[in-house]
Amino acid sequence: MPATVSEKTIGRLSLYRRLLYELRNAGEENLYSHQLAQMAGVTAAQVRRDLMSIGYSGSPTRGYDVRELGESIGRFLDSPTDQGVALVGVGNLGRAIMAFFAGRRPHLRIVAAFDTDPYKVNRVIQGVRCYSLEQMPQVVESEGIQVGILAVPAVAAQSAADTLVRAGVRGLLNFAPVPLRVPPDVYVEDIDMTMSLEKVAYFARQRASQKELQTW
Amino acid sequence: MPATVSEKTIGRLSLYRRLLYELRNAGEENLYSHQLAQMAGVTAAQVRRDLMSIGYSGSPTRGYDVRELGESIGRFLDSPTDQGVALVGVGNLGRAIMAFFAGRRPHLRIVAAFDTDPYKVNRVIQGVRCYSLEQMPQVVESEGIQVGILAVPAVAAQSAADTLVRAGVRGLLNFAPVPLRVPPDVYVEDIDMTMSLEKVAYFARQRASQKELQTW
DNA sequence: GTAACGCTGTGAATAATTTCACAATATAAT
DNA sequence: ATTATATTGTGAAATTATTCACAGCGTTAC
Ligand SMILES: NC(=O)c1ccc[n+]([C@@H]2O[C@H](COP(=O)([O-])OP(=O)(O)OC[C@H]3O[C@@H](n4cnc5c(N)ncnc54)[C@H](O)[C@@H]3O)[C@@H](O)[C@H]2O)c1
Ligand SMILES: NC(=O)c1ccc[n+]([C@@H]2O[C@H](COP(=O)([O-])OP(=O)(O)OC[C@H]3O[C@@H](n4cnc5c(N)ncnc54)[C@H](O)[C@@H]3O)[C@@H](O)[C@H]2O)c1
Repeated sequence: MPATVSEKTIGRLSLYRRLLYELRNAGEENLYSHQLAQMAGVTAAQVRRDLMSIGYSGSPTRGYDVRELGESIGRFLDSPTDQGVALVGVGNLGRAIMAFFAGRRPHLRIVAAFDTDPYKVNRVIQGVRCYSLEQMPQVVESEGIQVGILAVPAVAAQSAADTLVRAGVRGLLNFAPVPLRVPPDVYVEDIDMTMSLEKVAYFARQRASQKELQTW
Repeated sequence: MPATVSEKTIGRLSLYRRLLYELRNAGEENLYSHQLAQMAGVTAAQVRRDLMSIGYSGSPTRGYDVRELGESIGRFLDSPTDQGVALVGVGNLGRAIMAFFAGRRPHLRIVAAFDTDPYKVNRVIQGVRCYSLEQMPQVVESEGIQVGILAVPAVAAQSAADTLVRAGVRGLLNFAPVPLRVPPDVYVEDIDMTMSLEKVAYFARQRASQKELQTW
């Protein structure tokens, strides 16, 4: 069991858990590494290597117990206490995110939203109270929030990140197309849709031209 | 100049270009690899290594020409002809995406939307016409669409992907939390927000506990 | 002219990640 | 009980990605 687990492995464990949860709902009780691998779009060796991190063993003949493996990943990934999340920026994307995460994982839910727009402040959206920026330090402190989601315009992203970090947040999910400068003890994950779409466009074009060459 | 360029390099090139574009608007004319690196959050060696892919050389004393480098990346990344994109699923997320990409990059813009909801079909949203699913093959064909964005509910994602692929799409940007099964000549990029948020929560927790150990 | 400077481009070294390949083994069949 | 079987867990190898480190060079200063 390695001391530190790579970012990529953590991401895949999250995916495995979701797949296992679906399998459990479908009534499945056992599965083999190659089955989970096929569902996750990775190799069986990759699945087994990832599972080494969490200290759960399968059986050579039955494979893994769907329920036990899912719970084992949960014990590894999740906080023993609930983790509250703050959302900053209740615009088009922010509202979609609130709708998406509403009632999804009780362990990791949005407990406060922040916006500068006075029209949104003090309203309750998707069951979440929207606060003004000034209230951020107190709310983050009192709710014990460690995780922030940034869905503000690009120009506001750095300052919103600074405020969150000063208030004690240690992880940021950033949707603004701006690389954030944060202290080394803060983890940042960027979701850069422009970059993702440009990647898809590039490789789509490449695949399309490969096709042409094949028909030669 | 390598024959094939890695996915990661393509992603970073897209990021570099955006930063260069902003620099140009700010009136900057030249910059060094370490400056671009600092802005992108990578090392200078990484920047120089990435730039080897595109066949543009800087000067040892002036560094890179901001405008020329940006254009050079553009020639490498972009299609010589415009690439149209299809959006499937005009819900909360789909509408946010339409608003976000509207008028952003003329080279790579959403030219058609698709939804099953009869209330949305035949409406124009953010300047984009919404079609029914039945019209997808014809529209994809006639618009020459190679790239699709999936923002439909999880249960509908695979079948929407199948329809797009059958119609000729070669790249998919998938927001549904479901791994897609596609032929090998189709490129898929997944944006899995649940996974991303769980990663952030995991590492935020880890950083927070490191902090505690430090104050020991 | 030429010397000094600090950067680029890149081969080589290192680090990270994935895959291979196989001994160990839990179960079912007989 | 024994055997046959197919899978697990994991060292070792292979592959991929990043960083190091420095020769070579364009520019400036004198
Ligand atoms: N909409 C998308 O699909 C999409 C996709 C990719 C990236 N993004 C990025 O996500 C961010 C938000 O996008 P959006 O489409 O929701 O924009 P939006 O303009 O609809 O919403 C932005 C919200 O942030 C609020 N805001 C502005 N300044 C603020 C501040 N300093 N502190 C707190 N709140 C503030 C505004 O009042 C507004 O409610 C942008 O950075 C955008 O580039 C959006
Ligand atoms: N909202 C978010 O921020 C968010 C975040 C992460 C992932 N997602 C994922 O993105 C997808 C869309 O999310 P959403 O919040 O916009 O959902 P939504 O329910 O608001 O919108 C879904 C849209 O898809 C349409 N649709 C349903 N079946 C369809 C089909 N077969 N073909 C075409 N259109 C169809 C519906 O009419 C609706 O307009 C979901 O898979 C969701 O899990 C959303």
